[in-house]
Order: sequence, then C-alpha cells, then structure tokens
Amino acid sequence: MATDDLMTRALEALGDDGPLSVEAIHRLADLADLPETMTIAEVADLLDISPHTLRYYERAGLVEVARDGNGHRVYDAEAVRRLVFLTRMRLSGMSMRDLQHYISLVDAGGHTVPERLDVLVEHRDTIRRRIRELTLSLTAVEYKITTYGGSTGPDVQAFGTTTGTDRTALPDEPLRRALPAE
Amino acid sequence: MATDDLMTRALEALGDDGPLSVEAIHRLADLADLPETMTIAEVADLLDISPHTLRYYERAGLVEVARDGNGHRVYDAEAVRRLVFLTRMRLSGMSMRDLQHYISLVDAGGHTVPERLDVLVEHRDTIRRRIRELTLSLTAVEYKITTYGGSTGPDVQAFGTTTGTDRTALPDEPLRRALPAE
DNA sequence: CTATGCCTTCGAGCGCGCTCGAAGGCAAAA
DNA sequence: TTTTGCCTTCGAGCGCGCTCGAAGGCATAG
Repeated sequence: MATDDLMTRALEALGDDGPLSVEAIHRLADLADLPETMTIAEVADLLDISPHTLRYYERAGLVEVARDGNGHRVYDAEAVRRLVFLTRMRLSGMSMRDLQHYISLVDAGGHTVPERLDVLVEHRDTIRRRIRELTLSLTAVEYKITTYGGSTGPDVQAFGTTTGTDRTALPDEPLRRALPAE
Repeated sequence: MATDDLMTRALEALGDDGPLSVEAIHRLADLADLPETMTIAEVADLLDISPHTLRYYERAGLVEVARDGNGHRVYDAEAVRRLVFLTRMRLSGMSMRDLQHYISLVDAGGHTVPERLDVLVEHRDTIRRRIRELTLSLTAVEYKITTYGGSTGPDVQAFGTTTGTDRTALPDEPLRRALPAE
C-alpha cells in the first residue's frame, strides 16, 4: 500500500482479482476464535497489512499494544478486534482523522455512545453515497464498453468505423438512464 | 478537492448531502447542447472542479486547449467532452497514470481501440470490486449501528448497559451474512 | 487614469497514508 | 562464536492529486 487517494489505495488493497481480499475477509470473519495473544507478524498477516502500518496505527493513537520481555509487541484479543474494526473502516473509506476521533470517543467511556452513533451513521451515509456514485460510473463505463464493441475479443475490429471522432466522451443516454429518480 | 486518497477526495467531492453532486451530474448529462467554446471558468463550473485543476490536467497531457488573442484558454466542445470523460473516470477511481495511458491510446489512433477496451474492462471490474467491498462495509456498519441502538435519537441512553466491553470490533455474524457466495 | 477582475505561467507546497532505512537488541540455529 | 532472523525506535521520504501564491498581462468599469 503506497499511493495516494484513499480510493486509489483502497482499490489497490483489493488486489487484482478479488481472491486475495476474499481470503483476507474470510480470515477476518473468524473473530470468535482469536488466540489470546499474537505477534505483530501474525496480526499483519491476519489483517493483510504490513507490520509498518500496524506500528503506524499505534503511533497514531488508534490502539495500545503491550510489550513482552524483549520489548516486542504483544497483541491481545481486544487489540486485534479493534484493529479488525479499524482496518474495515479504513477500507470503507473512513479517514485516519475520523478514526482517531472515534477511538477517542471509545476511550472516553460509555457516555459517548450517542456521539459514536452519529459518527457511524454519517459514515454509513458516506458509504451509501459512494456506492451510488460508483454504480453510476459503472453504468457509464459498461455502456461505453458495449458501444465500443461489446466484446474485448477479436471481433473488435468491426468498430473501427465508429472511431472517427475519438470517442473520449461517454454518451449521455446511459447517464440519463443511470440517474436515479432522486 | 485537496486531500489524499482518491477515495477520500472522491468522497469529499460528493459534498455533504449529495445535492451538489446531483446538480453537477445533471449538468454533465447535457452533453448534447454544449456551446462551441467555453472559458476556463465556465468549464470549471460545469465540471465542478477548480480552474487550477483544469490547468493541471492540461499540464498532465490529458487534454489540449487552444488560446485566444489574450493567451486565454478556449475550450472547444471536443475538449469539454474529453474533460467530462476524464472527470467521470477520476470520480470513479481511475488514477491519473491510467488516464494518461488511456489518452495516449486515444491520441495514437483507431488501431488502439482493442487496447482501450481492455483498459475500460479492467476499470469496470475494479469498480465492481469496489462496490462489492463497500456493500460489505455498509452491511457491517449498519449492523453495528443497530446493535448500538438502532436509533441516533434520545433513547440511545438505553444502551449504556451494552457498552461495558468497548465495542470497537464489529460482530462477525453480519460479515458472514454479507459474504457473497463467491 | 486607476482600479477591478479574470486570466496567464511557473514552481513550490500540502495533506494523507503509508513506507522505508538506519542502527541496534535479543534469541535460536549452525 | 558467529550468523540469521525478526523485532525495536526514530525520523525521513514518497506518491498522488491537487492547491496555492507570486508576478504579471489585458480589458472593461468608474
């Protein structure tokens, strides 16, 4: 992970085909049977992020981690569960800043539950908006693909005719279709 | 627009409620009746991006723009259509690098159509993966919200009881439910 | 004649989220 | 005993996509 926009990185984090992330999610799904303690390498592997990133999250105040006799990090189940949460939220587009805010609420005690809910609800709405946006884009791109030829295969040549004016703009019909009633 | 991750910025680009972006999209939908030429301010307004960003895209080689007698940019309909396309692709998460590649293919001529299709198809799949990811996250966040209390309203206090162990981790059942068969 | 306002180019700076390298500690293996 | 390997801290650096400011040009308004 090393680029820029959350989006870009989030997209990259998905890997190239999906299988990688599916594996990671399956591993994440087993929150019930976590070992009592884990090393940084084990947690990194579990969450599919680098040890560097784990240390970074700790520095950022998102999680506290104990040390053993050698000064090595020892992640207990609570820390791991929190990191699972943090990783999920990062993947869904929540910023480090917002996560820091949220965690500060959690650490402040039960009376911050309403405010935590506000944060979650707002983030939920953000995710919904983003999904709508992407769905719109998807429709447009799909339309453009079918307009270009409908297949990536060898019969694409047949469409050289339609390529006179260079077709960088997406046609507007699909967008019109894709626009929700709202 | 000024942050980092594509995602973050993309999310921000949506504004706080959606109305702004909806307006922008409506404006974008009218590709048919574009004026013959536009100024940088008009294009910026149309696309809901800053003149700075438009100049940046030009510097990046994504579009060529003529000048008038005063050296001011004059965007013709083709340039605007291309910028509409570019903006849409940016919003859907395509990187500047990939857009530069795509545009180089467009400018190389009609024989690159198959390769352009490959790019589009790959991007389509990326969008699909991202939507799946976000849908998963959405389910998890929604579950967490209902677990916390189901409403953000005043009756939230009733849930102070469940907050003993700090609830940073998302429960695994919703993720299990959300995991697609694939 | 100034002033306002929008435009130009150029290069530097920013914010985010990592990502990396240096310098060193401890422990089990050879 | 040396080597291998994984860990530690700390601070710097990177890649991306803007974003901004300085310094100046031209034109219309007052």
